[in-house]
Amino acid sequence: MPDTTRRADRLPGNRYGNRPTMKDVAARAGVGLKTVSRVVNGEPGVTPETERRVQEAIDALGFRRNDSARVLRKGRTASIGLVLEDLADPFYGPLSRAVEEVARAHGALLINGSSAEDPDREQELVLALCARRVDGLVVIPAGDDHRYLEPELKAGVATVFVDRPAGQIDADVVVSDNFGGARDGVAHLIAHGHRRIGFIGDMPRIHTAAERLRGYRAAMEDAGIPVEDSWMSLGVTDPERVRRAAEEMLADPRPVTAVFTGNNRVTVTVIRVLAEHTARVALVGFDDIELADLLQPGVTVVAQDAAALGRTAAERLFRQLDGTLLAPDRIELPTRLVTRGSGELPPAV
Amino acid sequence: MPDTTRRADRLPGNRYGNRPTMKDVAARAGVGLKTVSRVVNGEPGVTPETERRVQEAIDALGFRRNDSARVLRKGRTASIGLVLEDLADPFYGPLSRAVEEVARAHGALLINGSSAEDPDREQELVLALCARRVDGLVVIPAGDDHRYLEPELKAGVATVFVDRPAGQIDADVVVSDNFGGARDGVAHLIAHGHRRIGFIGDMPRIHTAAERLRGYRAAMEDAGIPVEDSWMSLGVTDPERVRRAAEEMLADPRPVTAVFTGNNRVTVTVIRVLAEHTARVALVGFDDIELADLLQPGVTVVAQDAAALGRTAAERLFRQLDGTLLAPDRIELPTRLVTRGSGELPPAV
DNA sequence: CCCGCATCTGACAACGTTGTCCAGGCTCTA
DNA sequence: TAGAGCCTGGACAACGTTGTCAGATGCGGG
Repeated sequence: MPDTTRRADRLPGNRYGNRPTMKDVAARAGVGLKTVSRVVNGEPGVTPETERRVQEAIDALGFRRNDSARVLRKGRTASIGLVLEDLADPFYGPLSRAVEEVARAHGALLINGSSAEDPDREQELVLALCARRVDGLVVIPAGDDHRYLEPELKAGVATVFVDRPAGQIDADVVVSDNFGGARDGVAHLIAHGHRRIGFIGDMPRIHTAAERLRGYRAAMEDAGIPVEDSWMSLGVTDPERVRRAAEEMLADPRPVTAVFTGNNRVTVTVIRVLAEHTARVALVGFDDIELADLLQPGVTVVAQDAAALGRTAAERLFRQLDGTLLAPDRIELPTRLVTRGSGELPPAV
Repeated sequence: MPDTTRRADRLPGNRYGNRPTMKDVAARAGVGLKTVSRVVNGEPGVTPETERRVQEAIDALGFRRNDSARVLRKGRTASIGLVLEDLADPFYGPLSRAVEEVARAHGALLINGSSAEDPDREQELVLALCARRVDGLVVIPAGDDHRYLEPELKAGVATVFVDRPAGQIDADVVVSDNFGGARDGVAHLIAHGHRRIGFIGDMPRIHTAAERLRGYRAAMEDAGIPVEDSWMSLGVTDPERVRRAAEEMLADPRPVTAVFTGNNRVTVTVIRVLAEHTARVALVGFDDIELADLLQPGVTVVAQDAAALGRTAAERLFRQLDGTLLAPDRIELPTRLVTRGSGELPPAV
C-alpha cells in the first residue's frame, strides 16, 4: 500500500503516532526507567553525568512526558473546567480570561465549553469534564437542577457556580447584585422624571433575568407606579424579536418614555431601534458595552465586573482545593451605575 | 483530628477523593470487570438482566468512567488545544467559539490558553497541551520559530496555524488577506482625496501587523505618495501610547487628514481621540467593531471573519486527523471593506 | 583489609481502563 | 441424547507513568 498519510501513523509503533516513552529514553541512554523519570521531574539523586546522558536521549528522541499516564498515577490533573454560555459573548471573554489567569497562577490548564444556554448540553459538558478528572469546575449554569453533580461533589471535585446560583444542591456561588443593580438603574430613570418605563429582558427561568426583573418591579413599586403588562417583554433574546418588542412599546398610543434593558445583547439591539426613532427615549442597560461612551447620547449602564466574577470564583475554587475554604458560601459582587447621558434624558411628554 | 475539610479527602479511599472504579461497580453488581466496561461503552454481548444490574450499581455508586485511564489505553484523547493571544479580545471570542463548535461536532473537547503575545508562554502552553496528548492543535502564534513542534508533528499531532503563519516549519496555515485588506482600505482613503494618511499599528514582528503595514505602503506607492516617517507609528499597543501617537500626528504643522489603524484595539482608542478633536479626520480601521455603525460618523473598517478563520482551521485539523488531508497548505480568506462614513470623509484642507 | 554508611540506580507494582482470548453454558439439530 | 456452534462473562495483559524498596557502588574510618 502506498504511503498516503502525511502525518499520523506513518511510522510503526504505538498509538500516539510514534511517541517515544521513558522506556525508549532509558534504553537509548543506557539507564533505568526510573532514572529517566527522575530527570524529567527534576528529582534529586542523579549524577550530573547521568543526567546529561538522559537529557541527550530526551532531546534526540523528542520525548515528551505523557501526562495521561502521570494523571492516572498521581490523581491530580492540574486542570480545571469552565462551562459558560457562549465564549463569543463579550461578557464571557473577560470572565474566562480571568479564570484562566488564576488557573495559570496555580499551574493549572483551563478546559472550557459553551452550553449555548441548553441545560442538557451543560450537563453533558460538565460530565465530560468530570470524566477527564478535572480538579475543579467553574460553572455558569444553564439549567436549574444540578443534583447530577452530587457524586462529583462527594468525590471531592471543587465546584463554584458563577453568575447564577446552583439548583437543588449546596455549592459555592459568586454572583453580581442583579436585583440591586436593576433596582438602582430603574430608580435612576424614575428620579429623572420617568413613569412609563419599559423592561426588555431574557426568560425569567434564567436566574439573572428573574432577579433583574424583580429589581425593576421593586423600583416601580417603591415609587408607587403600577406596571402595565404592555411595558414588559420577557424571554425575547434574538435581535429580531427584541426589535419587534421595542417597536411595539414605542408605537403604543401612550408609549413608554424610557426603557430598561436586561443584558448587553438586548441593549445593543434597542440602541439600534432608538437610533432610528426621532422620539428621545431614555435608556439604561444592564451590562457595560464597549464604546458606549462614544454614542450620542452615551449609554447609561449598570455595569458588572465580569473579570472580577471570574477571578473571585477561580480563587475560591483553588481555596477549596487547598482545603482553606470550609463551607459553601454565596458571594455577591456590587454593580456600578455608569451615567453617560441616555439614562438622564427627561421624559418626552 | 477533627474533620475540617469539607470536600476532598474526607472519605478514605483512592486519590480522586473517593471515586468508585469499574472494579467497585463489578463487585457490587456481582459481575466481572469487563462486563462493566461493556455496559459503560454500550458494547454488545450483555444480557438485559445483567445490564440492568450493572446500571443499578453505577447509579448507586455514582460511577463515572476515568477518561485518563481510557486515554492511556486507547491513545486518543478526543480533545484539541487552542492557543491564542487573549480570550478577552473580541476578535478571539468568536474564533474560539467556532473552533469549539467544530470540535464538538467531532466529539472533541477544547482546551484553550492565552499566550498574551509572549513567545515563551506560547511554547509553554503548546507543550503542556502536547503532554496531555491532545489530538490536535490550533495555534495563533506569538513567536516566529516553531521548530520546537517538530517532534510533535512527526508523532502525528495534527496542527493548524491561524491568523499568522508558522515560523521555520512546514504546517497548515489559515490567514486573512491582511495585505490586500490594508491596501484596499488605504486606497479607499486615497480615492476620497487623502494624501497625508497616518498608520498606527502593532509591532512589525507580528506577521499580521507587518502585512498590514506592507499593504499601507503598497497603496501609497501605487498612488505615488511618498510616506513620511512622522505618519507612521509602529509597535504601540497600549491605549496610552496609541493616544499619544495619534495626538502627535494631529498636532503636526501639516497634520494627517486620515488615519488607518492596524487592529481593533488601536481603532477604538483612535476613535476616542478623534471624538475629542474638532478637526474632521477620516478613519479606516482593520477589524470590525461592535456598534461601529452607530457612531457619528459610522466607522469604516476592513472586516475579517474571525469565526470563519476558526471554523476553517478546525475543519482542516479534523481532516488531518481523518487522513483526508494530505499536504500542508496556506489558505487565505478574503477581507471585506465596510463603508460607514468615517472612511468617506473628505480631507479637511 | 573490611565494615558501615551515603549515594545513586533500577526492578517491580500499581493507577483504571480496554483488547484478547478462552471457558462454560445454552440452544439447536441430527 | 450427543455434538456443534453460539452467546455471555471473566481472567489477564497492556497502556506510560510514579512510589517503594532494595541492591549496587564508592568512600572513609577503624
